[in-house]
Amino acid sequence: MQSDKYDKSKRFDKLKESKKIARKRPTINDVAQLANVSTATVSRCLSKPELVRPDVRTRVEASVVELGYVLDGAAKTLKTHQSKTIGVIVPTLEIGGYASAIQAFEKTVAAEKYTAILGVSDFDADKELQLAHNLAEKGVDGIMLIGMDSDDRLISFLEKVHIPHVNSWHFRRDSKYHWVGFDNRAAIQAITSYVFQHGHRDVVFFVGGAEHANARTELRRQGFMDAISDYNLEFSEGLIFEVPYNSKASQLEFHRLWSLGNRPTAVICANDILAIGVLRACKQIGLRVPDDISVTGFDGLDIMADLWAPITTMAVPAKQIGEESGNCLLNLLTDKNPKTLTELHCTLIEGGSVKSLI
Amino acid sequence: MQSDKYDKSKRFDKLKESKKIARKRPTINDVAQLANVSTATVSRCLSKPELVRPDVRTRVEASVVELGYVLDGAAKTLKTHQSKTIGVIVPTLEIGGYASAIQAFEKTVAAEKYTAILGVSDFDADKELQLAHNLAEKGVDGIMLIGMDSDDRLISFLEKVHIPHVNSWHFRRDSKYHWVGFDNRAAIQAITSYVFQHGHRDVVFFVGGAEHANARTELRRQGFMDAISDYNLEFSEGLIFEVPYNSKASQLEFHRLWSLGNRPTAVICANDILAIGVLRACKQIGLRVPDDISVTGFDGLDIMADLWAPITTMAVPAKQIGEESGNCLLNLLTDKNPKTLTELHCTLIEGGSVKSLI
DNA sequence: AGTTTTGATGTAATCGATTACATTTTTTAG
DNA sequence: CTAAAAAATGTAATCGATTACATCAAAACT
Repeated sequence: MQSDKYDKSKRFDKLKESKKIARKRPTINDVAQLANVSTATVSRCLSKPELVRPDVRTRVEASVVELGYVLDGAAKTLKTHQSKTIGVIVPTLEIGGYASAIQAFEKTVAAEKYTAILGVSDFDADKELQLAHNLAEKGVDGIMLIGMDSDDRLISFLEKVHIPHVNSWHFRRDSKYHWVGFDNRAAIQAITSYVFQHGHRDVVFFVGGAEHANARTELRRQGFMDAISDYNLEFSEGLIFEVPYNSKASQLEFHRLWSLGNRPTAVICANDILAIGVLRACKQIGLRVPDDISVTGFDGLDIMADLWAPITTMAVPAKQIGEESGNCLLNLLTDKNPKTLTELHCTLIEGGSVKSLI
Repeated sequence: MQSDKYDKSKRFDKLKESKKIARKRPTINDVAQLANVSTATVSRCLSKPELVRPDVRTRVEASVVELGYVLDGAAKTLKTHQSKTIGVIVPTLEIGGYASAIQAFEKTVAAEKYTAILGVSDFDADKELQLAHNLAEKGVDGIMLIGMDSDDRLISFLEKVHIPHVNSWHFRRDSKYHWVGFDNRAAIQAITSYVFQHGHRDVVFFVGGAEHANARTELRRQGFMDAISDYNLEFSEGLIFEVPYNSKASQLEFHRLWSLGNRPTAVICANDILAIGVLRACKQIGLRVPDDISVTGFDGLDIMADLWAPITTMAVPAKQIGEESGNCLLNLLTDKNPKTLTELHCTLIEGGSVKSLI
């Protein structure tokens, strides 16, 4: 094996030199030397202090402080194959619910000394895949996926590299993977039924997605149709309006619809942002809510109660999702076997924006 | 140096064994073997592909795909002392502006292949310090601090371990560190003056903080006082109400104030959340806005225009802060010398919630 | 053809921790 | 007081990349 064709002497000289010159952060060796113990003892002081004699421990700790020693996580990770790090992939932080979920997630895993690494996918499946690859290189111990029904490529990649993951926000019943969330379809069905119960029959459905349609959008459409068929009403594609996820877009869409003579008695929106846009259009047109038209949202933003017409909406358990996803992943990481499906529930918040026609 | 007191043979046996058993991810060695090149060549293919002959490169790339090789970032970081990772410390994600700033920041640094590591400090200086220590261990190349006027301990820690950082949101003029943000004091002064210009003289100031007062809160108080003295009005501590950062708290506070017979003509709020709470209280009391009382917010939430009384507010350049902080840090990391202070500006958004008394 | 230059590839030390096992020290038991 | 057991500490291989330098190959000059 050993080959003699290289002359190593020169390199050594150079290396020694640079060692003298470069100002580096102190290493475990420096601490060991100062405290007059071996590196093993220092390492133990840091990770399993109960294994080292109190007086030695004190000496080591003093050296750590004196040198301002900070452990090199890269070296530790390399040796232990554990980074104490969890990746979070989210479509956007601009959706308040996602931000809340992440915050709750971070808090949950931080309690077990895990750090969150953030990736924003912008609803782009390719970017999402790339983020996952990046996170894998960073050595994350697990990954949390929020609010997207992820690409199969992504899931199979995670399987291949053995990174445990949790899907969150909504869920799929028929999956072998771990999900934490609510039943999107049922929740939309519920709020739609609520509108029907109030006697509305001429309703339209605004759903975000146009640009980045995904399974979630699809589930929402289905929830709407479920309610329609529950009430034996007639469904037509024309009742569904796909709108980009922002209030301006839904505002314009409602104007367009209204100007074409489409005059529903109620507008059901698949999220609060769209509802806000509709509300703006109503104000401009001069429609009173709910007297002239009923409007519902979905997400449960606090703010919905403070609009010029308080809007009935469905509160999504964002914080819970974050916590439960965190717990689920923590269990996965300690080989406990968490439930495959953690179902959480939405709550209808009546704002009074649905007029009773009966 | 070499000591003979250890018998190494047993250990080797054990190690070889475990190697056979353990299912590991493929390493650069495996790729090298399969492609029939040295590890050096594989490494070059991955980081400087132009240095390797196309045919070899193709062979290596094929091996990478075949084995499903994922580079071990920990090993790379250990050797290169670069993690391509940036820490972000934020008090909370529940404040929409912070989330926007982080998102913009992430996008900016991601373009240069940096990944963001998130830490939520909950307005707690100790937790913040601990987060910084954690991030240092993780080996972040830089740190972005949002929305807090950070502890001196934090800053000196970062100096000691040589981690470049950017402070953001508001700024301090007299600092040798890097700041990206707006002039908090001046912005509050501006919106307060706006209210005075409309003839109001009997105003109160709601400022968030009570629980976690910091320099930022202090600057806002000062901005308010600046405007007062500009208009030669008389200042009293009783004009300032410190309220926890949530709408419920400010709602209650306004009720309390009103019931005590304090009847200002305008309420200036240091953030939109507080303004929303005040608005709720007004509605409950039966006060019309702005006819009976004027209210202003601060932050520029889109939603302020859709409340039952559209609120005048000051838009904060959150996205810009994220982008510019990102650029600043990127420059810092490449030894370019960015400006110490990047001043951004707020924009007054007139919602009509300030009645003209003249 | 021989020499120099340029380009591509290989060798193996190195980064800074952890940890199995060896060794030494201390405690406990007899 | 000694032997055995338990506790504390030390040694040095190891994790998986990178990269300085050496070497070899091919192209560009004389």
